[in-house]
Parts: sequence; structure tokens; C-alpha cells
Amino acid sequence: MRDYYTITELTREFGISTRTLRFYEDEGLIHPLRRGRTRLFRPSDRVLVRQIMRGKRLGFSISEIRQIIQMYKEPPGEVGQLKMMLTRIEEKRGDLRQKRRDLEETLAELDQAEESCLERLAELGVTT
Amino acid sequence: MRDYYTITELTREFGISTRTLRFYEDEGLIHPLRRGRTRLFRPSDRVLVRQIMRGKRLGFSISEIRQIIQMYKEPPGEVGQLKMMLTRIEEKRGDLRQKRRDLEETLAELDQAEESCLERLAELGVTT
DNA sequence: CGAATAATTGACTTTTACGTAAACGCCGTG
DNA sequence: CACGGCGTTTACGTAAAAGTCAATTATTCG
Repeated sequence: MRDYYTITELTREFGISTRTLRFYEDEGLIHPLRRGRTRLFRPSDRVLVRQIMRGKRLGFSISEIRQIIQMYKEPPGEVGQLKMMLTRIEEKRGDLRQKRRDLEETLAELDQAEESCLERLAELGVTT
Repeated sequence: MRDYYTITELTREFGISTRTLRFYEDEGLIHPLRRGRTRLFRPSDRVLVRQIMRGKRLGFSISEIRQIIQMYKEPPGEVGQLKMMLTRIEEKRGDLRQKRRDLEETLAELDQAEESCLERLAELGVTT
């Protein structure tokens, strides 16, 4: 486990640009350290970037991703806030469950589409 | 099963605007019939809209959704095209499987976050 | 030391996915 | 018949999420 990553190491690892990482910093999603002006990314920043990329692939917006990331952080000290957080966690879970249904349905339809193609190929006398 | 739906019926059902439906038509995702200039949406158009909304929730772009919709259509007649289609189906399946992994991981982390919150609440002597 | 390499900031641009507004057509109803 | 409601087209606007470019500053390596 390395101490620090440079910005370009992370861009290569995740296939994104430096501009994108700076953008995420501007948006308050990550907070890399600085040596002078140069950013130093800790392993924990790297984990955050991984979570951001996951969120992006799932079609969450930056602000939704921000919300999700908040949930992973140390839970707050106040009871009201804790209960709020539990509510929001449940909401996000709802989103994700919807996405999962969407996903399974889409996969099923792709299976069907594939079968149609294979049938059609068989009709044409092509052995797959 | 109705013959036709008006544009506003579909906007209400799916919670989207007429602008959005016209946009999807411009983008070639749907092809409602016309009576004069007025659009008539068939049940099949409605199914397409449902698929579009699913795609959107999963974070697919319009052009990705277009590709997916192509796959649901009648398979083409030519062998080369059929094989291409099978390849693309496999690709999309890959995308979806990645999304599923992302989804499960995110759900797991939300579970963890929830547990932390509950623990913290317990420490504070709150009975949930 | 000096050139090359890597990073930074800031401003401007682009793409996607619609929103919004203007101006008009069509149709049923009082 | 005119008016309210729905629908249409055309055109311009906008927010999010970066991309691109320019000017500047470290850092490093020979």
C-alpha cells in the first residue's frame, strides 16, 4: 500500500483526465493533500475515486454521488442527523433496487434478442 | 389494450414532458403514427418508451439506448449482420454485468454505513 | 545549469439531454 | 364564432460534466 499517488497515476489507473480529478476536487468529492501546489492522493482518496467511478457507471449524478459518499463517512454525532442519514440510506437503497430490476429486465430482453438471432442463423443453415 | 395513446397520456404515465417524447422521436428512438400532424402512440411505442426509461435509469446515453433498442427489433436477414448483432449483444451484456457488480458493491457499502449509524445510535442510548 | 517533463490555474468550448418561449393549427363547447 | 385546451414546429437557452488551450511554475535528469 503506497503512501501517495500522483494525479497522473490515478488518471492512468481509472482512465480519466487530470481535469476530471480536479473537477471532482472542486466539487468537494475528494480532498487530496498538497505539497506546495502539487496534489498528493492518499489511498483513501483512491478509494473515493473508485467509488465515484462506480457511481458514474450506475448513472448517478455528481450530487447523488456526493450524497452517497457522505454516507460512507464517519456517522455524525447527533441523533437527528443519524436518523436523517438512515432515511437517506434507505432512499438510495430504493434507487439501487430499482436499477437492479431494470438491469435484470434488460438482461432478460437481451437474452431473448440473442435467441432470435441464433434461431435466424439456424434457419439460414449457419452452425454456430 | 388500447389502440392509441396521446402524447400527454404518455407524459403522465412516465413522468416526462412532451418535449422529451418529441426529442426521442427526433433521435429516432420512437416512430409514432400521425393523424394530420398529431402523434398517435401505439402500444409498441409505449413499450419502447418504457425501455428508454429503463435505459435512462441505468445511466445509458441516448445513443447507447438506441443501440439496445436496435437489438430488440426483428433480427436482420444477413449472416454478417446477425453475427455483428450477437457481438454487440455480448458487449452490452458485459456493460450490464459491470453495472451489476457496481450495484452490489454499492449496496454492500450502504449496508455497512447503515450498521455504523445504528451502532452509533445504540451508543447514544437510542433504541431503534 | 539548462532543457525537458509534469503540474497548476483559469478561461473558454463542447456535448448531452432536454427546457422554454413564440407563434400557430385544430377541435369541441357554450 | 370565439375561446380554451391540447398539439405542433422552430428556435434559442441551459445545466452538468467534462474537454481544450494558454500561460505559468516546479521538478528532474543529463
